[in-house]
Amino acid sequence: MTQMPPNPPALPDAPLVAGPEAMLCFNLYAASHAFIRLYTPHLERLQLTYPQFLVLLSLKDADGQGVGSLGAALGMETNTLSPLLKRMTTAGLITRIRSQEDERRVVVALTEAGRARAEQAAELPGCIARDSGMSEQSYWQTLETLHLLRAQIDTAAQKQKGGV
Amino acid sequence: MTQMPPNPPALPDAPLVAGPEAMLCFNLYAASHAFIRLYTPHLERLQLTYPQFLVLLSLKDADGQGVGSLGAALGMETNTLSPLLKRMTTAGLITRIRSQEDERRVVVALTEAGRARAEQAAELPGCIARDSGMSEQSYWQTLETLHLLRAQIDTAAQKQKGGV
DNA sequence: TGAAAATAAATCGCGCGCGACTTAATCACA
DNA sequence: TGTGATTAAGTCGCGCGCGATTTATTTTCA
Repeated sequence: MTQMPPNPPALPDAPLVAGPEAMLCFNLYAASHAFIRLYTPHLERLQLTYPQFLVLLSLKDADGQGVGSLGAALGMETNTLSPLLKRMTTAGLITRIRSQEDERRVVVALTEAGRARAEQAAELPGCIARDSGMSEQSYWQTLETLHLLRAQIDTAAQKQKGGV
Repeated sequence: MTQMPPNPPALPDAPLVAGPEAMLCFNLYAASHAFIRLYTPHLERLQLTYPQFLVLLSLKDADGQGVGSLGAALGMETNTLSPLLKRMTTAGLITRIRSQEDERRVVVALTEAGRARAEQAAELPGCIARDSGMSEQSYWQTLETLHLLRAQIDTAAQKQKGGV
């Protein structure tokens, strides 16, 4: 019923864009990578990659998770996380210990050094946001838009998997 | 002056999220990957990866570009594009020809098969959007939000590079 | 003119993403 | 109780992203 792409927005000052620029998915793709590039110099100082930074922040809020629940929180599969966590273990940031009561599970926890690094990492988003000069209102509005969008994508993914 | 992250939105029905969920960059990251996963089954039918899909659409609108300008349009570096374009050449979708008047430049153009594939690929965004059930208004509003966000990220990147 | 600077593309190495598959432990229930 | 299904994590292979470097061509200007 609700159709979409072609047709530029019927608004007065509509930007005359076409191709990838008119697609949500490309704009998400481009914005995500550009944002990560903005983080990169700060992350290098902390000796972290962007996905490692996300794992660190996630553990800071919920230490002692299993690999699967960590992946669910960050939208990563175990085939991404397993090698990544191995590298973070080598770097001395986390420990991975087989659970006693269920030997299939591996519990991931921050080391002392990991928690310290996480504290430093937690400063970055505010620091970047401040530098960007974005207004607080616009920040939270954009955040809400993205939450809604993610919910719609998840719904569509469910429908797709259900094969209706 | 304008500070940001911690502090949940001071709105009545503010979602009580913390950690990565409260960060713009993570929501962009998660939304982008989730959206690409939505595209993947359709792209497989067209024997394309997502970045190849973007290149194809970009060439459909502006054939005969150089590698650099293609990269500028899509936010990719030549070290990403060069191998990708080589694979697309092997697949018979594009041609890469050294420019006569400036032998540094390589002109990328669609083959017949490439143009046909691009036509098919151009159907996907509308198809996906229709399936998602998103309203047309919400689509264009989200698009504008993302364009504004990308502009702010670009501005911040400029400032960062300028080293102020 | 010719040597240094700038530009365009490619190559290399490493860390993700992710589809496909494997291994190992637990669960379900006939 | 045991055997098949399920679940959790890991391995493998390939295609990006991207920092660092290289090669080749053109531009600049002393």
